[in-house]
Amino acid sequence: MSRTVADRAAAIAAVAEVFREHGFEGASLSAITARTGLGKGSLYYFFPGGKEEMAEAVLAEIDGWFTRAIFSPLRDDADPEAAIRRMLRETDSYFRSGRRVCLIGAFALGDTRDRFAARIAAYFAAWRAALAEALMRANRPEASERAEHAVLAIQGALVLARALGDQAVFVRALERLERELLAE
Amino acid sequence: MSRTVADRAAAIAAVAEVFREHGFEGASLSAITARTGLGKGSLYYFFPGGKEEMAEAVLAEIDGWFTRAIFSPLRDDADPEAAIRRMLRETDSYFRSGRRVCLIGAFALGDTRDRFAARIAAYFAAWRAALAEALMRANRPEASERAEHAVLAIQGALVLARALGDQAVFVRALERLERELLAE
DNA sequence: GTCTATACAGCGATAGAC
DNA sequence: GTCTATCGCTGTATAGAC
Repeated sequence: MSRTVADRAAAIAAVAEVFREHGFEGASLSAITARTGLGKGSLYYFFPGGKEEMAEAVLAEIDGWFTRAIFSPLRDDADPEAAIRRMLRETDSYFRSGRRVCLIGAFALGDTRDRFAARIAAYFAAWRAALAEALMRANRPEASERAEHAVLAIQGALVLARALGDQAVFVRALERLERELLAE
Repeated sequence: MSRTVADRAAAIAAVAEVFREHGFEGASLSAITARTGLGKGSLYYFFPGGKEEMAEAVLAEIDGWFTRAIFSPLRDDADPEAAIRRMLRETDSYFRSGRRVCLIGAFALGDTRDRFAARIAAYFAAWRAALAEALMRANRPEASERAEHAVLAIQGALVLARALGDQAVFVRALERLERELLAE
């Protein structure tokens, strides 16, 4: 069994890493075949729509993960403060303390924004709304403002950490956010 | 005179917009010839090193602009508070209140980071250091922390504003920064 | 389902006339 | 300095055998 990837779900995860590292334009089909271990034929069998469909699938998968791990708890957890702390913990772990880039944020900056505008906007709007909801439930003032600022700070921290090659920037930003978000 | 671009300096400005809109990989030579009005021959006459040299020139030009308009005043202006306000004003205007993307930030997220790592890191480090210097001269506490947070928040605001297609996000972020930076 | 072979368009870059 | 023509390569995508 020399196959690297067994099914569509595993293929999506592999493709996601290629997009994350090279962006949409930069992710060549040959890079994708190399990473997934699938030939072009198999790739087009799973994703008849080509690269565009692969990117759609990747965005949907990321959105699903964040919804389950972060957005839903922020909206529904009986303890909103705990959900906020969980958000920060999961965010740190998902982005590998700043070593990993946000694919959706990167897509937002490039040509890709127009192509996937709806998905990109929905992801960030959902994050901001869920966090605002948790802050309101936790009786913190200026919930919307704090939520928007937190989402934006996470994206900025990823940019700056990568630009400076210093993941400590990201870790510091999350620590600051914990203080700011939960302050009375 | 059907020429669009008369000299190297004007060519750099035109090329910068193409990189800003399409990224490094996405900026095809034919898009660049279209925007500059120069044929490939002329382009390679100005930039013998091809796309890589064009990008170098663009990064240097942006770095120079920020140094003159923002970083130097932050370091040297006799009134550091005025320099900080000027930074926020120039930042708003440079990024067209969030409609324009930060080319250097976008480069930092992609494959391009490794290629231009030194320039990218230098730009952000200079901004952070100059702002910290101004905050210290203005006797504000936690100057380094505030400066890092401000630089990161500007980048994040650009990402989020573009992702949501809502420049108000960027404007709000700058207003918040003015309050936070200048608070005693 | 997976592979190899291939089509063909577009890429970055160069040559050389003007 | 600027242009057009062209090179060689890689890109996405498809066809068809297995």
